[in-house]
Amino acid sequence: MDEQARIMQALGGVSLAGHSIQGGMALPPPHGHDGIDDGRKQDIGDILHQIMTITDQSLDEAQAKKHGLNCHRMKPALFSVLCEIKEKTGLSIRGAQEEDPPDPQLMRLDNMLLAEGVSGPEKGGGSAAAAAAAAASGGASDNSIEHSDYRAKLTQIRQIYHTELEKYEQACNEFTTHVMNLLREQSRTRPISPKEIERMVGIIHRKFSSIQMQLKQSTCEAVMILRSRFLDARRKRRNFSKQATEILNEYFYSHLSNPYPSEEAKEELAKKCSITVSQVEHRADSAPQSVSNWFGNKRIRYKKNIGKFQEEANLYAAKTAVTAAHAVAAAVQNSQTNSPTTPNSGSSGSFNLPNSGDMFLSMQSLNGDSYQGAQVGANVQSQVDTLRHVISQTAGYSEALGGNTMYSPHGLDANGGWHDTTTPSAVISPTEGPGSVHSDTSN
DNA sequence: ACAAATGATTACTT
DNA sequence: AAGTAATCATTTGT
Repeated sequence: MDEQARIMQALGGVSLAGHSIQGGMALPPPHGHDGIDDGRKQDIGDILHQIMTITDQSLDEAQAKKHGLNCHRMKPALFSVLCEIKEKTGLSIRGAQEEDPPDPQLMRLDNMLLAEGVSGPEKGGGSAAAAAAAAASGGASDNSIEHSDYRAKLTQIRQIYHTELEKYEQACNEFTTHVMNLLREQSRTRPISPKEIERMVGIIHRKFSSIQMQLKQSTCEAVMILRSRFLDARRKRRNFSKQATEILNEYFYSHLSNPYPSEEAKEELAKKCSITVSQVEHRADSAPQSVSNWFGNKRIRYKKNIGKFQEEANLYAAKTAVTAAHAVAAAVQNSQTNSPTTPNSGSSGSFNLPNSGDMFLSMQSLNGDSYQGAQVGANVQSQVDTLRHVISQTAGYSEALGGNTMYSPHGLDANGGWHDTTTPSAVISPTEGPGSVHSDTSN
């Protein structure tokens, strides 16, 4: 703590410069009055001399002399003279002071420390806090490992900050009382107004708060560094769990004609995924964001190389085919009830795609049954996608329905469902053909 | 160790 | 503002 020592010294200097007995306000030469006899003059001169040299002497000596002076018969007179002089000069001293501009820099630092939870209320201790955090985040063990690492470091910083701050506070108080004692002591020899003491205390506090500011600043820096590093760490991606990708893929392939989940749908998907998974990040909005990323990536990658995703598409189509079939069947049987079986059945269906009508027709013809009600149709739309896909694999149906045209489930693009793949069917159709048919779709 | 897969980010477009 | 396309950085599978 060199700094501290330095400041102390500086303060000492201030106090001496401003108030010491040998300062500028020492008694003016007592020429003014001629009526005073020489003996007295001599006396006063002697006293002054003693006062002047008091600081040059050892403490004991000084103490003795001070005592002597205090008991001197001239003391009250001298004191009153000092008071008088002081009163005259007092105004000029008082002029340049008492402004308290709330340092914007300091305020900024304070705000930040508060925001980062460094200077705020202590939230439990170390591991307990981490445990609480883990529990609060719903058992998301994955990310709270990193998170608790961050928190641990933050607590460390906070601890250091607080201990240092306390140290400074203590030192400040100690020094203040010391100075005040000194002043009180001196007030027996010279007049010291309460205002002055106040001012002195103010000066001391200001000096110390500037030290505190340094502390705050470096703490802020540390937090910032920690923060940036944490952010970097957060950049590390963690793969979604199997379940999550299942859910997302299911949605994707059952909405192949329009794989653009609405915000609500995204949130729902995010919820579904993030519940099972602990993947979601800590930011509240990151889960839907991740879903958006996923769909963005999926779309582009699917489009880019549909061939690679065939198998997957088949898989998921087959997977949902059963439920879809059931749903359709249900829908057919009681045309009024809409089945909320599928995840997509969010409120905002909004498939106004021009091609969906076509699909409808094919579905109807396929099923052989007829059902009315656009309502049902809307709800079943997703299954239509799925079924269509399934159908496309069944050679018989495929042909029956017009084969190639139907075959590109991706052929939705032809209608502009979602962007056009350049020569979609040309590449895909002949490649695999109905050769590999997943027999799951037997019905 | 390598390449493929994959989630996130960025720049640009609409 | 949301999407696409390219790219980055990491994870995963071999």
